[in-house]
Amino acid sequence: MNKSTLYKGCLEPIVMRLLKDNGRMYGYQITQMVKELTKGELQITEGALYPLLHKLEEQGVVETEIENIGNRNRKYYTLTKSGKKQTAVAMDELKMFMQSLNLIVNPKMV
Amino acid sequence: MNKSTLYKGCLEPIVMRLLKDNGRMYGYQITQMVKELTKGELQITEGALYPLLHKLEEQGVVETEIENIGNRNRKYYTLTKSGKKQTAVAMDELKMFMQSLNLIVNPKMV
DNA sequence: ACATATACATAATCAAATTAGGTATATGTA
DNA sequence: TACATATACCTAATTTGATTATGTATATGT
Repeated sequence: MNKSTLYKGCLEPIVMRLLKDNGRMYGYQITQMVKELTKGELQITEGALYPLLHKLEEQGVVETEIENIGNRNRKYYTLTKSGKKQTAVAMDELKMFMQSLNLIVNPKMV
Repeated sequence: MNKSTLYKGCLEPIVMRLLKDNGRMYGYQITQMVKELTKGELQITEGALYPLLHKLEEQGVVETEIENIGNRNRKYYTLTKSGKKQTAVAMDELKMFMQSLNLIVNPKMV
């Protein structure tokens, strides 16, 4: 079993959380920030991230603007108003999940 | 997004953890204990659990014995020696993953 | 008598990843 | 100059790990 299989289903709330904290981010930046924050422990693959971002855009969770920086394009993602509300819900769910995991893995501590 | 999609990939270490703590368990008991421990938050489905247990048996992580209790069969699962080692590794990985999630969701607390 | 709980199982389907490939520019270095 | 690495986007095929639905059968509570 490799490390990365664990986060299946968590990538979406992770991305939403980062967008909430940082306001405006582009894809590559998200991959780097996750790597940094987790000291290299979590590495999100581009094959997972980009399709997810596109889905979130389709669903109206995020909106995008493309910016040209040094002759290269960056696609910036921002949470929409509705996306912010959905993020709050997703965060509650993620935290509940993390608490549940804790109850199982560390049954002594309450 | 529903709650349960979050634990994709975590079910295996969860089951291994429970077997480590409780020594000998049968499938139905595992579903009930997860429900109890998490106050109903995490409910593992039988469609996920039984195939997983069969896979773990095939891989030599667990071994089984069937017991007849009140005219009904229970299939008890126990970690093998090798399974215990693998569980220790899986626990380390799960804990790292949980810490990583925490670093993202609660970036202020270290 | 009927619903609910216990106890196992599998098949079809869906969702969310991985893996592997592609394009293109910028930068550091041998 | 050539080459590796970093930046920055993307998609297609495949795999994995769930859900949903269904089936079998016994026990227990109302």
